[in-house]
Amino acid sequence: MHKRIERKLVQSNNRELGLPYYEFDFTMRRKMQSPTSYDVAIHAGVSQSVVSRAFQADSPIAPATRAKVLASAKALSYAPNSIARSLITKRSGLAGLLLTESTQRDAPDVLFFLTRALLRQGFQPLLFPSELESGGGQALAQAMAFGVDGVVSCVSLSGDDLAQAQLRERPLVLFNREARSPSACVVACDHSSAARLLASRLFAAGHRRFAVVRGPEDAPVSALRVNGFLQRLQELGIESVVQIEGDYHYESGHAAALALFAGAPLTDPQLQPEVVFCVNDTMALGMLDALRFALMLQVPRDVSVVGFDDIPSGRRPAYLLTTVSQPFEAMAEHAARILRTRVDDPAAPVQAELLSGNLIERSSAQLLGVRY
Amino acid sequence: MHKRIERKLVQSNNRELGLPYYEFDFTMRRKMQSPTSYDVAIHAGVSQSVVSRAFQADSPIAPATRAKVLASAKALSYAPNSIARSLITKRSGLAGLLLTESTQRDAPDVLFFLTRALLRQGFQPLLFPSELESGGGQALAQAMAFGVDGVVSCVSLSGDDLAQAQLRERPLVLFNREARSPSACVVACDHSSAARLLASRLFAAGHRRFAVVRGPEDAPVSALRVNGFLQRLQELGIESVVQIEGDYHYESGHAAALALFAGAPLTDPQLQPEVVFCVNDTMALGMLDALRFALMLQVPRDVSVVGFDDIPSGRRPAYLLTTVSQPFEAMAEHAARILRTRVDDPAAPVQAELLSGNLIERSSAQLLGVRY
DNA sequence: CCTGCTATTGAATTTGAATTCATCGGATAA
DNA sequence: TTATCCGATGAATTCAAATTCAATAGCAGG
Repeated sequence: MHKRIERKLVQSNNRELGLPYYEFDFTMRRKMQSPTSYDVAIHAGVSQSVVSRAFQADSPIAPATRAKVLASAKALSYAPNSIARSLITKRSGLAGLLLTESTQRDAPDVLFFLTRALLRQGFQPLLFPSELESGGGQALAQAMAFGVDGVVSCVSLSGDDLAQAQLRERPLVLFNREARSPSACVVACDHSSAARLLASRLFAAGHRRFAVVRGPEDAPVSALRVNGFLQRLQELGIESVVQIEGDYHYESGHAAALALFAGAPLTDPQLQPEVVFCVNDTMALGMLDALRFALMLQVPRDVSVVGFDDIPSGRRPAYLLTTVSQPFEAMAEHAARILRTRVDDPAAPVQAELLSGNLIERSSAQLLGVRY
Repeated sequence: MHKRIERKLVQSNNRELGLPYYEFDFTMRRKMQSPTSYDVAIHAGVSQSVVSRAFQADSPIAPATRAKVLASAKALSYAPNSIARSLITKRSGLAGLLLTESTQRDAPDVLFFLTRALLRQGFQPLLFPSELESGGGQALAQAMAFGVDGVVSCVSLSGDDLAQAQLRERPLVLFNREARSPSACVVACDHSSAARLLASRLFAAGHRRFAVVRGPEDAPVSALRVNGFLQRLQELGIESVVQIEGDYHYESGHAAALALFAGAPLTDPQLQPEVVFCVNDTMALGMLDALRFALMLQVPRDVSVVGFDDIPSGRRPAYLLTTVSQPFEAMAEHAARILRTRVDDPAAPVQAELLSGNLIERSSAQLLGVRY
């Protein structure tokens, strides 16, 4: 700081002598680093504190002084260094966004809407993709080290991880993930209810023989969807439903079709399922292609197919997949809003929001009484 | 710092008295904020500098001391505050990633591969989506304020913007964008050459009557592709090519089909184009659907269709679109590597890399002599 | 046993902006 | 004319970690 002050004196002299105010500055600072608030202060002939105040909304400063400072700032193309700022304010303006590869790959909209929503709430999104679905804890710790103000996680987190975040007083919102702690905020699609509704509508449309293409055994989202679906069918008196395990990918939907309708597809139509519920659209598309091009069946005449997610390709004339859309845009807005609320007031109550999915009837299956 | 030292003394007393070392600490710091290097220093019985050194790869510290410090750090679940660190080291570990909505929407893979590549190079990706294609300058300024070590931009930037970045000595790599300054690093797909190759192959396959569905007039990427394509055709003796302007979306491909083959599709086949080159796949899919389902034409018997981009839906059996794939993964790896190189050595030479696209022949059009 | 060297260590300083607190000047009231 | 008060200002301090530099310890050689 001594050097600073010395320089300031030299500056003042230059000024009185009619020399350019900051010539000295540029020669001393090697090859022009970003200007600091001191540089602006010297240029404007005020103290560093005043420069700081000029950039704060409500601080005691004379309007004329502020104008002068802002003019100098513009002249030097100065912008406050947000790193230094956040060191003392404890606010970085950063929001950590925990992602898995699968989120990014299968639902790019999630990232799109989340980044936009965070931005609108004044957060700059900092990405923490984790390779494994399980690596969330480490990503969370990293996010903390980067001083994020809060976190939105599309990755499952253990109770311990959540506790860590709470310990550091960093709000965290889980996006479409199970809350493993009562203190966690959650925004999710109500997979289970949507799947129940889907089951009801298919039943109402007259279908009685169902098949399900599940996700991997340990995938919680798949479980929610499948269980909601099966539970409702059971309530409606349907006990036995064929289940096939898939891996969420197109190929496994294709394979599931072959497995379901293998051998002699038309020998005993009474034993064939009338409807196949694939827990995600990607598998449903594989299913559709296999049914049509490999098994030469007509959809929905011979079989109906429903999916879940409403991915763009399913909307194309080639597929016209009946499905359920998750309200990602609304979910993202909610998540960002909750995060903002809790960052501004850490004592705000914990919120959990389940947004309902929308059934979208297209031509791959008929749903009684629903039409969008 | 005085308070710190006082506390340290109290700590030492506690210690001599056999009390838990850091009980005092936890009561003084209200409700447990993140522990600092001072806390770890006290716990380990060393000075703050030693704690700092324990976390640096090559610094003078006794192995035993380092072990002791790291143990204390783990006990307190301490991690260095990267904000404070970057304030003094001038390195944040952050890479700014400038994006447009259209990048995110139309080519989610770009974001996926770029984030992964940046991460592998030790950067944490910080997102700066800009609403307009033109808003890159502001996003860049913001990125600078956040202290990013460098920037990868999928947004067009003016020469002034580039100069700003250079002024601040922040390396910048343009991703699939034109370099408007000789000092800018660029990684891009060689759209023009790929389009030329496409033209050659289609010509070689015997096609003579071509049509092109362009992007908007001012889209530079569309221009590169169209010009490469037309230029090559001209060299081959084909002068007149019907051009239709689209807007990159599915619907405009659909509309283009109707415009091209409107009226009496089969009245004078000699006047109909044999091949339609859509400058992106999304429009090509719209084109295919319109040709097949609205105009009842057979592809490729009646018309051939080629696209550009190799989006996933085009790979599906329903489309099997012949197209050109951009090597996004490789491009992303190059971009991240260049950024790392220049961050580590700002004097490193400016690099520009054009990676060639791959022709992918599927059944929507035949390409002579190419087969993948 | 003393000198000199090296490997560690710690006190103090640095980074850039925000904030605290004392002070100053001008305006108002007595 | 003087006492008082208020808004505006600036010097000093703060944030957390890295770094500089002086000091110390330990060890070897003479």
